[in-house]
Amino acid sequence: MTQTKVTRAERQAQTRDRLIEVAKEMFLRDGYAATSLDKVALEAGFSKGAVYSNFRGKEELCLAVLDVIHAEKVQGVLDAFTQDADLDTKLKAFAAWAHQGLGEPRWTALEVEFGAVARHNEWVAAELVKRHREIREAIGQLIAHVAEESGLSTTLPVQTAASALLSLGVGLGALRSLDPHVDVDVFTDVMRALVRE
Amino acid sequence: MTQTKVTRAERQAQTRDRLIEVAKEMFLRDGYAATSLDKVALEAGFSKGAVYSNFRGKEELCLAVLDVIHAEKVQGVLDAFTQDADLDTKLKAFAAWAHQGLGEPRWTALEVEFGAVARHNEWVAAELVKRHREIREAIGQLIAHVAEESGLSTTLPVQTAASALLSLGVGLGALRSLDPHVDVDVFTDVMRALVRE
DNA sequence: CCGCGCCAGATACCATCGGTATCCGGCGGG
DNA sequence: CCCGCCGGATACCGATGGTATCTGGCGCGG
Repeated sequence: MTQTKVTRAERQAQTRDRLIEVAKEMFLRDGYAATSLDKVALEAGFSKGAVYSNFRGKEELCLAVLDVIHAEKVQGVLDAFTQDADLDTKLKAFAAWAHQGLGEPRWTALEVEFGAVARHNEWVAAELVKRHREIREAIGQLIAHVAEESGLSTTLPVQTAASALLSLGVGLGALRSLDPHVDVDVFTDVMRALVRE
Repeated sequence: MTQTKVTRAERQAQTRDRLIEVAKEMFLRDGYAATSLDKVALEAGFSKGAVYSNFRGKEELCLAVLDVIHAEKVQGVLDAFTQDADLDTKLKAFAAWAHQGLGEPRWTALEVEFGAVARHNEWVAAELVKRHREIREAIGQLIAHVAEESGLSTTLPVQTAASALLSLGVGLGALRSLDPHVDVDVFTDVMRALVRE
């Protein structure tokens, strides 16, 4: 039996992962403020002490959750654009992905709500900014790569276009989380307008 | 002496206005969650009872604050575009206004933070959505008016363009409230890209 | 002109939350 | 084998939004 042959560090890593998993679900479903650490810990089968033993506080837990989410999002975009196909197919794949991602836009809602929290903690703000810059950088590189591959050019500098798309996605998601009636296609419409020519 | 010649309703209206004024300042400065009703009431020279006597709760107070802010924003845009001048002058005036408005983007931060709160209260969500639709409608009409006046056409349907600009403004403000290093000009750049031709 | 009802605002209290301090029990190195 | 160390549990605190209850002065009717 190799069953209980887990070291203490491994047990803690499992606890940490489980907490992140549960917290991710609850943060996305109910929002940051409405999710209490007590409920997260209880739902994960632990007590609040476990949370504070694995994270410095609620904010660090949310940062860990955001890291998981960001990784998923990046993977989604890469899946859409990595396939060998013409630009239109890729754009369609991306549009489908965006539909799903922005169609259930709890992610951006969490992102901006946590952004408000970060304004009161220098360290958290710095961590968030670091992540946003990485994302923006990745978007910029992707745009450049796709544009070069397709022989098109953007009407705006790549970095500007990346900022625009990220802002648009965040804003659109935030508004749509309140009013699902807002049209999702706005996003791809603007994308096309930016890569015209 | 016509001094204390104020009826009770007038007194209450004054109290209400003063609470809104103070709450607006504190909400914009510290955010929604970080601003307690106790502090607002105390700063305004009242007790928490006065707040609950004038508003159903924190959310209704914030809605009243947002109404004031929205009125100011609409006035700002109108001031930029109402003047008799050529399109470029108007766009420059608007860009200057946007620089100031997005340069100190606490407003959008409050807007999205409160949006997260609204997700847990059907009535608040409906009220917010109502206001957002009015704003989007106003933006659409303004775009149509300016476009017609200048003999230009938008590359996207007016309503779509309005959605795009509102989302972009909100998202850009939210990101900039965390990272002021993000370039403000993205907004006007996209505007120009949309009205090209 | 006066007295009483009513309502804006004050006060007291509660539940919940994030965070801290302290404690417990089992894993693992010596 | 045993004791120290640490992951996690428990108890507690201050702050906050909200509710229930009270009160004192304005203002209407007699």
